[in-house]
Amino acid sequence: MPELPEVETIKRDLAKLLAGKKIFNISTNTPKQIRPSLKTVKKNIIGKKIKGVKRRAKLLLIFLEDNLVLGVHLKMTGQLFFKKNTEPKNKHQRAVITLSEGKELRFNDLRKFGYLQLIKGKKELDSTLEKYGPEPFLDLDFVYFKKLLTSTSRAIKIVLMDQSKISGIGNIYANDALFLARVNPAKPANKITAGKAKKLYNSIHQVLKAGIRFRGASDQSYLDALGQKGSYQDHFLTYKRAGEKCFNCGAKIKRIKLGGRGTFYCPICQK
DNA sequence: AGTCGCCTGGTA
DNA sequence: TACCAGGCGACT
Repeated sequence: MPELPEVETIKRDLAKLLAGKKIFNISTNTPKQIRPSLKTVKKNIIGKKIKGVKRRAKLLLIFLEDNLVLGVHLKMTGQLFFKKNTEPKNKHQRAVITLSEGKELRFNDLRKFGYLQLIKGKKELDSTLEKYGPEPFLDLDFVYFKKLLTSTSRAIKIVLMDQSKISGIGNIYANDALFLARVNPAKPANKITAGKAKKLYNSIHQVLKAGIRFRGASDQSYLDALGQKGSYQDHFLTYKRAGEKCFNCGAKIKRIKLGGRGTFYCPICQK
């Protein structure tokens, strides 16, 4: 599911909901999704208090006492729900962390691509996060962005979605940012002019901000920590709009494949 | 740089 | 029946 705006929405909610809660237990029916193992995670986190919640790229980071961090990656269909232990469980529930005050943190994941990962200590945290490129709202500056584009002939959309180059952009927001900037998704990154690069840089921030404002895109399985839908799906510019009219020129939005992913763009506006 | 695998389910 | 799906790591 989730790209930067969706994970950010969950993070902001969980930061409030989880602060100060104590972990009583963790259980799973899909041990493959618990790293390094259920046994190790259990041994380390039971009895620990939750200190805070952060996000790096599309990875959620739940900070515990004793320099422990529980990383959660939702991949395509993961959900993280904060619920009362009396509420009915989801059909695709994969793991549960029971908390103080009769609360639970529930990890649902239809396709089982996501995972929970125990990270011990600062060194391990650093090595876990070192693969990620700059954050759009923190340290992604235009000088870096411009240089990144001139450094490769890969299709610009592939570059935008490369987490080692820029963090947090996935398929939905890549498509929409490219539309806003009027850049063709298949265009080699190093063929993009400085002016267009600036436009694209601004568009990335614009679509991610919109995503956060609408609390994410609930197109398929994404729901926030309380099980509520976001509404960015009502504001898609190109994503999933193949055959529909371009909001700028009225031409038909086209769908192609790029890097194996569905790619949507206006063939008239995006050159 | 491009393709495949991981999984399950919805839809044409 | 075939193809599609907010991701990403391991392969060529």
